Amino acid sequence: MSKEQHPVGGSKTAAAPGPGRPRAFDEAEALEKALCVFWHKGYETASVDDLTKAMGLSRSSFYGAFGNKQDLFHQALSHYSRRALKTLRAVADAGGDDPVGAMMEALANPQGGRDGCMLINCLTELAPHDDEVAALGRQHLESIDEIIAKALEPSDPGRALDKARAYASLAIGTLALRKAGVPGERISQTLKQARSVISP
Amino acid sequence: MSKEQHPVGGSKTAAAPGPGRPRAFDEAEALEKALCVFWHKGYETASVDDLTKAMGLSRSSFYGAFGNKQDLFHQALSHYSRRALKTLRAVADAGGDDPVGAMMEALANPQGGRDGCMLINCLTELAPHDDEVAALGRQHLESIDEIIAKALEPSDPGRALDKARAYASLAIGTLALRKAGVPGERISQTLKQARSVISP
DNA sequence: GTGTTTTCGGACTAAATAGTCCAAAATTAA
DNA sequence: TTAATTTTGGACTATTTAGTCCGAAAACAC
Repeated sequence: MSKEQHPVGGSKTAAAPGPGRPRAFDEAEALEKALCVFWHKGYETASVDDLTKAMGLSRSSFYGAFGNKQDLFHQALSHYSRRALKTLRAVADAGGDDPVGAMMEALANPQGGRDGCMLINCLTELAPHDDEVAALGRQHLESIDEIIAKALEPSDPGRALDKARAYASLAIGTLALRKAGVPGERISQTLKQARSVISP
Repeated sequence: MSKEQHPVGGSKTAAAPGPGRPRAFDEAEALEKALCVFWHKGYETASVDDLTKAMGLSRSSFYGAFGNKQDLFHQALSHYSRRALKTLRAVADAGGDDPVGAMMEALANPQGGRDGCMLINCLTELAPHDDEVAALGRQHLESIDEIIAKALEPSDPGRALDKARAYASLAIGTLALRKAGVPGERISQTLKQARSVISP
């Protein structure tokens, strides 16, 4: 009488083998595929059919492993946030003489191409009606500020956080341009101009 | 044999009386109600039932007057854009000694409260899959830049547009904070800090 | 092997969705 | 009044939606 255990979210690493038939799919891979669908289509527009097809799962496996569409989405978004912040830190470390510029470029031109930043997309679509998404969004944005501030501290310890917030909002604001179809090249240019105009 | 004429979008002012029963509702008012629903719920989540209920129309009147859900949406969004730009110009004119600050404040704290700026919302939700929305978005964002640039020209004619773009992106970027539930007061504060840090 | 546990495929359900259709009522022009 | 034209209410349809259920197959422990 053991019902509805969908251990993907529960166990940090691969669960103990245990008895019974093992999963025929890689949960992390499936989550990644779902992430792509949500990223590209948004939450509402992504149907369970879209998701299962992209993930290569039957509905049974889907619901058995991830609970339901909303649970899966929260897992995917949380995963996205962690990975995006990790990437941002890596960009800062590899940014050479201008880590802040490199980070702004990374924020303004995310991997998703025309799809922009998944977290900002989902914040816009869902946050006013989904407290969990709103909370994750606040946390994510705050983390971005802190990562940028850390890079600014050596040169301007007093106002590092305020500056970081300004740079972050500036970069995130340009995501609207990307959504509107302005080519990435022109966005980078705009960003550089903005920065040169900002710290003269 | 005259079919499917839904003249709301066609005629600038009230249509000529003509023969037949006149509309029992005010088209502009109905559009305004629809606008509120789209603003609050987004395009996909707003059902035709939601819309007709808010507009006080039967389905016949709805489809007869506005074509279909997508047409209505485009009309509403276009109306929103015109009105928002008009408001922004008014804010600039009434901005006293700091029109740019007043405009940024208006952009960052739009009328929709927690719902943010409808145009940015819809750009985020739809632009990658709806060219008309993308085009309207580009146009709107460009107009914002120009309005701000006009206010900057007297003091810095050379780089007015570049500065304007930076300020606009900065203000628009803070909309993400609003979506995430950060209170408007703190956003205004952040915006002021950012500005002071930007032009020292 | 045997028994137990779990996954899997896919048919199924109930609800919501956008959009259509038609008869009845309302209005105007003559 | 009469004829023409339009709006209106609401029933209706076809499709899509998220989620459930069950028998069969697969893999483990022993």
